Amino acid sequence: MVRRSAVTSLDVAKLARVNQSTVSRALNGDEKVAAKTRQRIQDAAAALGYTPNAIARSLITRQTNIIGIVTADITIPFQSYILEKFIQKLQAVGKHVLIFTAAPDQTVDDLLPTALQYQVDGLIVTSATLFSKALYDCNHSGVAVVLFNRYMEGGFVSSVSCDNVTAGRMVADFLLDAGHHRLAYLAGDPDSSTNRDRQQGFMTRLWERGAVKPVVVENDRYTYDAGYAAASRLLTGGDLPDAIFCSSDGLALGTIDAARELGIVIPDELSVVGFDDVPMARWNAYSLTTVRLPVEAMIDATIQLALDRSASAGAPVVKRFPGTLVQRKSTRAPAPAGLVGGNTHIDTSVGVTGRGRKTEE
Amino acid sequence: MVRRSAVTSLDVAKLARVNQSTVSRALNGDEKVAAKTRQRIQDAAAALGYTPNAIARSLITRQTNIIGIVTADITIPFQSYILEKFIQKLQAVGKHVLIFTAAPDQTVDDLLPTALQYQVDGLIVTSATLFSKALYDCNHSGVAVVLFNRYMEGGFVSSVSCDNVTAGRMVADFLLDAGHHRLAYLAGDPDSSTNRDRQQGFMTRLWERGAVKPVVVENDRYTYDAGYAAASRLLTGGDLPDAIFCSSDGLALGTIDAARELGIVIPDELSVVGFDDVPMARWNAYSLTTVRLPVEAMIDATIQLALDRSASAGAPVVKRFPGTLVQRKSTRAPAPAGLVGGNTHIDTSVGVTGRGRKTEE
DNA sequence: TTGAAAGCGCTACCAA
DNA sequence: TTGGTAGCGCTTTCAA
Repeated sequence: MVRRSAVTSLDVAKLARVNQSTVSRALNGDEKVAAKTRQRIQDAAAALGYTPNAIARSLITRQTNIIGIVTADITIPFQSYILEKFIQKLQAVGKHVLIFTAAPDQTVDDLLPTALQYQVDGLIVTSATLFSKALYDCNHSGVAVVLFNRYMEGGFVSSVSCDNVTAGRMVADFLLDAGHHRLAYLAGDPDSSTNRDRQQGFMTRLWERGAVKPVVVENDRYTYDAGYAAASRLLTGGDLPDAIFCSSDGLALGTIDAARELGIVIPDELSVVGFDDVPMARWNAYSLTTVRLPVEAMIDATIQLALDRSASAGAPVVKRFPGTLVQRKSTRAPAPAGLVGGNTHIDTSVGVTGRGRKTEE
Repeated sequence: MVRRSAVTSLDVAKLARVNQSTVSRALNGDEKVAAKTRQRIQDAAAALGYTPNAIARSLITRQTNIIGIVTADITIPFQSYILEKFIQKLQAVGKHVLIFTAAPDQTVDDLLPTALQYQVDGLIVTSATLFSKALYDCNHSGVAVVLFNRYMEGGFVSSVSCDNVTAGRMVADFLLDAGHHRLAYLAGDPDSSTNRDRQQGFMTRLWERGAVKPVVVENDRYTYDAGYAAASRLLTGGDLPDAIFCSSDGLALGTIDAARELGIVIPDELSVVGFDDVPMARWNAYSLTTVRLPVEAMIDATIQLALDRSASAGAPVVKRFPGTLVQRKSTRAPAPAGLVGGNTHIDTSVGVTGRGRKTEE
């Protein structure tokens, strides 16, 4: 049994010689409390070292000010990048974050019941394979669930994601325009909508343009280690590709290191494209060409949906944002003709100079 | 007002035709509930989609099963690395993590009151400048507070940290033994015990061995960007160092990229040493020589202290673990004589091959 | 083995 | 402007 602050609002009330309900009013900024009464109460609270009990408050207000975030492996660069932003932005609006990560043998479904027990005001899911029970439970309990960077078939759950199909097509065009012929796709989690859509867009566009069918490297994780391992296998095989499109930046960074380890020069002998534009993609050692997600906008939209309780009452909202190809030095320069479409951005900045992360949005 | 699961234990009780208290007993595995009564209750609960309210439970059990983690910038590689491990290990023992991050203009003191309001069972602080009010508040409320990777003067608060002074001395010996003469120290947050101790150990040992006093680069953050910026300044000055000891891996990675950007070859012209041994330190692009913290052991110890309520009742516990120098390719090889002390480890592994992060512990 | 009732600390309503 | 009181959903006595 945890021994806890014996100081309650009743103690404060006694010391200030008022009713307990008045203490509550005074400390919550109720206008109708006389200035000198409020002062007496505040003094008493300070004297006793009173800390309001948010748990008790939540029970009656039916609002915990807690947002649950269900995430996968935080080892994945993109996940920790995202998580940090979520926490900061949520705190800025007075919300707190209760984190749930899936252990290797767990799915989101296993975590949801616990999250719901804590009466979270909203639930943001940044990792999801296909699931359906979640929908039921959450609809049932009236919690606003929002999927981030993935979506569910049928649109039964609100989601905010990137238009991965179009982005995949963009990458295909970019690589073909740069004169690549022997392409490879390094897959991520096959159960994720992100992987599926990026792959589909990429493959479809290649097919449309009559390119040789690329090698698809199966893989089930988005980590650096997975990328390193997969690329090591691919690049020691017989027929070497001259460009690899990786379904995440983490995979791409691992791919670059594996390639260099094998003496392959990037981008002269091999172009590598990632996806997400995590901060590390910009680091000089990699200078990764990648698809940038409008992360700020996506996170803002997600938070808004999660906080808007009517979202759960009304129909689910599905939002989709476009990605942008950010061209750096891990890829061969495109053909001079300028055939590449409009949604491309050449990043000439080198490293950073000021404090904090540079925002290139 | 969030509309929430109208289903309470009372609803279940009605449907199962028992008293509400019996529902509580049955669902909490009380032995004295008749098997068939329990079954009826479980059926009713399932039929209604009942989810226990952890908030209400906490109010009476005085235990939330929530551990608060107060952290700094998760952008810092070490912080996200640590955070992930904390979450996983805490979840494994049935605890959940409520996260608090300090905004740029906030200190730990600003976050503590909120954390305490949520009646966390324990509080782990992974970011801390000097503070004292925290001590008072936490002692007062009986919450077990544990500082991770830092400590407080006077030992008034429990802490788990690394013996940074000794580690700093180790690095000094290592660099001198490798034949370096023009040394630099890249500082981190001047208010942190980590920076102070690492610097002190390093400087003291250099002085003891009669080395030239190193350049100290002032700096107040542990990020890659800060390292890049600081190193860019340092390395464009007149008198170039031939070795830099960075107070964190994040700083070291930025330093390496800045140096290479200036055409400086590592380690031939410049040795770089980091601190923490985050996963990225092992990445081929950097292959950073660094001081490894016994992270697993430190985290386990921290969790144990945080969960052990008696820790707050009794005297604070201060634990300190030794670091290990992991030698990779960002530093010139040491002199053949083998003058380096025993706590050194040469990491010859290249990249990784299996799934998941390789554990080199 | 189960029921009845108290009460965790707070907010919110209705009177005064 | 303040006091009195009900009650959020649950656990935990004490009786039966």
